[in-house]
Amino acid sequence: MSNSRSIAEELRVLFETLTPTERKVGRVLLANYPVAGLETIAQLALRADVSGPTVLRLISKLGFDSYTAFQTSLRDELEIRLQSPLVRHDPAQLQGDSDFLVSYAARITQLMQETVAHLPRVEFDGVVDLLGERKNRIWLLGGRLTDPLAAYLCHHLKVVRADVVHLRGVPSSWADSLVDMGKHDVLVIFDIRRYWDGALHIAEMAAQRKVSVLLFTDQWLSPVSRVARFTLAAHTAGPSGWDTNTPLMLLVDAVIAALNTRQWGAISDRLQEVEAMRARLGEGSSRADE
Amino acid sequence: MSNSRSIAEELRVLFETLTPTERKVGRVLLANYPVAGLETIAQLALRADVSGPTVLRLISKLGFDSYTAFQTSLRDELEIRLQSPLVRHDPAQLQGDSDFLVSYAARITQLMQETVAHLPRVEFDGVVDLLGERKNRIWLLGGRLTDPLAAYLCHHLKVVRADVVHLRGVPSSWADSLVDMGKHDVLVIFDIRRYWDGALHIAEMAAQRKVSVLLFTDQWLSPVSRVARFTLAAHTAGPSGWDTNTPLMLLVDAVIAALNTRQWGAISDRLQEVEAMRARLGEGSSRADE
DNA sequence: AGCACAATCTAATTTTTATTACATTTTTAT
DNA sequence: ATAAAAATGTAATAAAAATTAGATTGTGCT
Repeated sequence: MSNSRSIAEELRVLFETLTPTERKVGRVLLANYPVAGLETIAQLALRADVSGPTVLRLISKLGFDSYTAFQTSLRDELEIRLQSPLVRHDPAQLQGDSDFLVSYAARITQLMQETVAHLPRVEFDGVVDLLGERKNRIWLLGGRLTDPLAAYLCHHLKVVRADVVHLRGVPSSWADSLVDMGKHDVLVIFDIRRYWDGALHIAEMAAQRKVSVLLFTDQWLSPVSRVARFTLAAHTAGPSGWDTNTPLMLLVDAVIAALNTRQWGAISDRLQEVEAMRARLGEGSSRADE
Repeated sequence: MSNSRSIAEELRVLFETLTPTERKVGRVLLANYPVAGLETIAQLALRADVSGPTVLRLISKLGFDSYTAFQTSLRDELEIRLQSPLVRHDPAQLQGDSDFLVSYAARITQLMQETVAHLPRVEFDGVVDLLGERKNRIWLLGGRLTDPLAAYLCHHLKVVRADVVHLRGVPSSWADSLVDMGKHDVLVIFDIRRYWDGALHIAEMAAQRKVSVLLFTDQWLSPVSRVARFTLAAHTAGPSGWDTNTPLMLLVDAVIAALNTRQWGAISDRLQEVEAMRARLGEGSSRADE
């Protein structure tokens, strides 16, 4: 396929050059775009009241070698469209916006909602369970951009529990840690595209030793998900847009909050009030941030 | 599939009763819903790294007699959804306060909106200007919990420009850097409560030397804001009294995005060089995620 | 009217896809 | 540790789909 125009646009341009029956197909396609194109040739032909070959000729005029290629293209298009209706994977659109921050926040909000809507509950609960279990030892591992998130999660976990280690530095040094791991260890991996081979290797080795692998990734799912016990996927942006890790951080934050709520159970309410009061009264205290 | 629940919901409900490999399929399906389900069994199986029959077993558990029936149902659902573009994910999905994750996300979303609503535009633009100015040198500094955010911003800035340094380790070692700073330096500080005296001292010393201090903080404003040239405040009071840094990350992300869109032309060359170098440095050893 | 040409369909063929039966592996419980 | 049960994959098979070839219909032109 030549350019970046949508198939629908392409079809509209081509429309006047089409034969009468081909137009019938075109109309059906545009009227129920893109769903109609995802049906079989026979179904589409029936809808348009034409024969299969006619459909095929139209597809071929659109520049596709096969109906399959056409459908693949449609699906790709659809995927992008469903991901971010606000911003059409076009950074320039944000630029012209009078209020960059507002539209940016709106977009992230949307991504966050998508993230939450797509996340299976058992996955989330499973992660919280595993991280909350005292008997387990926790190991954290992040990629270049996600290591800060691993560090962030590490800090918070350390508040709640013992046996939390953030793996840093060169991969080779992790081997020592790895050999000692067993079924009471939990390896938390952050891996977003482009995915990191090293993470997969380590995850595979860990999984072989019955280590529970938890994965934080993007909606395209790192290959690590194949060996992971639980996977939390965040929607991080459209394919050609600028990625954001904020939805991923939402997940991290939510896990932390869930852990806190669970662990502190009854006293959390009281703690809340105390916290709120302290904030309202203002504070003269010092020390590092928390 | 007798009832009116969406297939995605159905799948989420069923999730915990699924076998491990079936869950893999479920994850892929939910992460790329509904497009993944419109592919062939073989394609879907490949994505999820399982066999065809496993996909089929899942579909059957969902109550479909055949894969074709499943796809038809998906398409019908999609058609309805596309007709009313405003209702993107059925609201029912987002309702139900019983669900921790959903209500948590809702709270954070609100905090983000508050954050954006309260943030003066000139502050935001000022930060972007300063960070985008090539002549300036950038120094980053974070607190215990916010250092990951500093690291995150640092990574992204390095993609866009030179002269970016993340100050790590013990405060005393920063003195060397500090004495060299002048009016062409920008010191980015992350400080949320409880505020850190060290940050204030450094900020004061820097300000005296005409260094531009940029502050990322919470809505109660770190004392650093008194000497800061620009302050970006995020609303961070999370549910259950536990703070969340997600809105802060939103700001960081927004700044990065603004920088990227603003000077896209200039960046792209640099980006290519960086990419090329990274590739040359070998893919086996380096952490590749991005 | 009748020829040429385009448009379209029918039906056969090929290719792909879904489905089934069964073997193998993994897990669980004793 | 061992057997039973569950889960999963392999490979053969059946079904359905896409694609092609050629026949048929319709249209415009002299």
